[in-house]
Amino acid sequence: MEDQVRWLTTQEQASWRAYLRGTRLIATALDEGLTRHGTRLTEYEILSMLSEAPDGRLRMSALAQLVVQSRSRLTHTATRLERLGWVQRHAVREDRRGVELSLTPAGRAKLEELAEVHVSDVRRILIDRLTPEEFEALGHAMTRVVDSIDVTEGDC
Amino acid sequence: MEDQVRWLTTQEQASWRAYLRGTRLIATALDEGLTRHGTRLTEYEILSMLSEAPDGRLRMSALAQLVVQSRSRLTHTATRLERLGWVQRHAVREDRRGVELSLTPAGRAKLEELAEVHVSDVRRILIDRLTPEEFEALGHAMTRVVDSIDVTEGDC
DNA sequence: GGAATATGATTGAACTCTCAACAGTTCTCC
DNA sequence: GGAGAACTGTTGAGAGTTCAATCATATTCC
Repeated sequence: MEDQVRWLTTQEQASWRAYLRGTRLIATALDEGLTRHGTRLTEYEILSMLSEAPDGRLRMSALAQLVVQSRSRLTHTATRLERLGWVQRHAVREDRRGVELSLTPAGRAKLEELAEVHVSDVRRILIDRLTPEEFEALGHAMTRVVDSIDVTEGDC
Repeated sequence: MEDQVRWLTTQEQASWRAYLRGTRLIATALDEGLTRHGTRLTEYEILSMLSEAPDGRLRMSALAQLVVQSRSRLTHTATRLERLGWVQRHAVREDRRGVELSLTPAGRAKLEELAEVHVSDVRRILIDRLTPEEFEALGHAMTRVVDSIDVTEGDC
């Protein structure tokens, strides 16, 4: 077996710890902001993706990949959002297994309300605490990771 | 009210999107690695913090803050870990409200097993996908955010 | 053409997390 | 010194998530 683990250097460990704690703090703070308006970040992401989709619609599985949720989880969440009247399911013509999701007018209105809250929270909690260069570097690093993982996983 | 939201620039939005998706992908991948060994990242963090505590013990509330979990959540998780035989509760002499948590020998053994898995996963999934400079920049940015938030929140 | 395999989405039960309420203890301050 | 406020940790119920199984449809390939 691969018996020699390359442990983290002190430097690496510090970075990794900061990453872990930071992401948790940020997620918690953002969730809190949205919770006061009756949603969670994970639900917000779904609404947001739908609003930006070419046709205003997305297949369940495509959406699940975009927001990094299991199909099962998305099914449950979509049902909840549907009951709230924010999204709507549609059959897919070309593939009768498929289901597409779209925003309802009420969902779009809600999203607009939430977006204001969310964007100012993102600034207050993350962007404003860094210099533009630092935030840019953060974005760059995360982009590289995302692209690299997408290539690795997307080898279906 | 604050009526003019400063929306994100294209650049900012790209960074924020990458951050969101990246953190989710990383969290999912790391969790998957640990799940194969019977744990979650959130539980691993608890074990890890305990192992590094000065006396090998931490107060529930201090631990909760370290791993960014609610006290309630930590209570439940600690109960679970206790049932697994990995941690142990202790009364606190000086403060009779208090409870301290520590690793059992079995918990320490388990942690050592998990640490190998986890560290190689962190390298494979995050560190190795970036140049040392990029990872360093990521750590730097997150450190700044964490410190800044700790100052803001820690104004008890 | 049709059996075997793969894919898309859902289901329900088990598990985990959240939220509000509570009980016990310590602190504050008149 | 004692009432009120604040803090610590737990509890239980409800809400959300995971996991494995299932159903329906598409694709593959003999």
